[in-house]
Amino acid sequence: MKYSRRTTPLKQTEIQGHHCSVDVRLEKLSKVAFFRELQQEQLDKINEHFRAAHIQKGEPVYHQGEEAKQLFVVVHGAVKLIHHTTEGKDILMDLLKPGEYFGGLPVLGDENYAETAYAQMTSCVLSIGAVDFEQVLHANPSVAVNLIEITTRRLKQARHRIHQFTTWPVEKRITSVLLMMGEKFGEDRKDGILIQVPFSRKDLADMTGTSSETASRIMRTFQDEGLIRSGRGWVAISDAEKLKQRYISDG
Amino acid sequence: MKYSRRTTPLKQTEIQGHHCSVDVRLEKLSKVAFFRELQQEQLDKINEHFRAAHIQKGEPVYHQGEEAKQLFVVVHGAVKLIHHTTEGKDILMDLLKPGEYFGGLPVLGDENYAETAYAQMTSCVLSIGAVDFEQVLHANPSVAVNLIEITTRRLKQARHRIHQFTTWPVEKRITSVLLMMGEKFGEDRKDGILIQVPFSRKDLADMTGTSSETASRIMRTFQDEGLIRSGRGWVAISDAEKLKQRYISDG
DNA sequence: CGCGTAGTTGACGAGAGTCAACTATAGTGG
DNA sequence: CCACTATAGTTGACTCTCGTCAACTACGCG
Repeated sequence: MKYSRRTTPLKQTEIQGHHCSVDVRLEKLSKVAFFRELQQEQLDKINEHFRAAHIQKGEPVYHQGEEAKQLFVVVHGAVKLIHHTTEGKDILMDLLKPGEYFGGLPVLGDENYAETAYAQMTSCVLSIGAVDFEQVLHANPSVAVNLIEITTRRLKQARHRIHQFTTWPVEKRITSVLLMMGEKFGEDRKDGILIQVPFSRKDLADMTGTSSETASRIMRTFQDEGLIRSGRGWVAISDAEKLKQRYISDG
Repeated sequence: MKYSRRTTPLKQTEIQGHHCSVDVRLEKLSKVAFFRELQQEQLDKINEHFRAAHIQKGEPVYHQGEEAKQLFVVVHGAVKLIHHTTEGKDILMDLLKPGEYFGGLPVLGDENYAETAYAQMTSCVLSIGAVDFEQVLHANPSVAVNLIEITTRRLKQARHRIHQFTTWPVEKRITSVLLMMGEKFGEDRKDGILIQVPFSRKDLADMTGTSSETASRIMRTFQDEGLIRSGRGWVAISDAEKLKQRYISDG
């Protein structure tokens, strides 16, 4: 309500060429978890294998079911992984920020992409093909070990989600996702934490396995309690502490 | 009903020492997916790092939350991974057969065991510690790549399960699990496929995220339709085709 | 300032969880 | 080999969360 005369508080996505400049590329590559132990020299070499691409907001990077031929790294923006189901329901498997990888390759056990990747906002991504990546893998053994660790972590996260889906009511799942989004995309403001990424009711519903109506209802009660603020496509957490309390005490 | 005068049709679990004999150990190790490309000589060496242990039916191998110190391989029997929740509900994350691995190590991104492992039947498992495993990893680079592949596959499976939990009704989830169990533990009989592993209503419920009562109700309708037979702790699929039909057409 | 889309709200019903009582099974010991 | 008992499985009744359909409101971009 307070924002009725304002437009979205999110940073505008003004992407220019410089977002994929060599400097930015290298910086982001060095932040990719599975390249972390590498020397600058090796990173420079690896960088040469990658190609940059801009993706407009809402556009797909690849489609579910297509032959898995590339591994991607988010450089700027945000990418969401959507699992489309035959029943017409979408599931948001992950929302990635700069430095995270996605996509798939046969070496990594992916024959086909398991989901469709969309640019959640206009983004810049790097990609590498199978042959090049295998070369990188062989040249840098530590990368393989890091990959195992990351994948195991994601597996754990997925199993944790299974736990949530089978034992928690929708309200608690939404609270959990809000707090997680605050951690990952949150920007501290004087009046709370603004989630710095486009984030609609439908996104929230697809992350928690509910309908956008139910998500809307629950978000409204949270707003009425002063826990969050929200507008079209954005959410801010006003009182993370109270939200967490509620989340824990709920049982 | 037909079995009212019989005991369980499952093979009795008569474990003797020979189930963990060197021969059997080597054979199972060679079947572990991440050792598949290794030579006999290397396997022999790896074998020396493993220790064998017998676990009685229902006993735990390790507990959820404990420091992850070992990687295990099922040699004989079956092991189930149970995620205990604070709400008192259990989730059966996986049911493993000989040749599959479980447990965790810091190298693999596990600080603590994420679940408790129970012997679903009296079993024999091999274990290896952190130091030894890292040695094996360094001596055999292909193992790391295989591990990535296996973990990615498990991640995919977990995400597929998330999909099922959020979009499928219980009946369809149960059908899916029955067919999967038939594939994995099924033994062909003249009158159908017997699932050769102890398998209670509670297990089924914990796999599909429902209550044992609901699982029981659905299993009863399946029995009434002649799709399955079942008794205390065992299930046989009489008509896999019809079951699959039902599963697909259900929407 | 107006339109398209995101978000809201209400009403209703179906799926599935829970509680509780009951029955059947299969291993145990007489 | 049969009775005994603990435990697995079944069934009914009730409740409640949440999904669905539908109408409505209001942002915020152009």
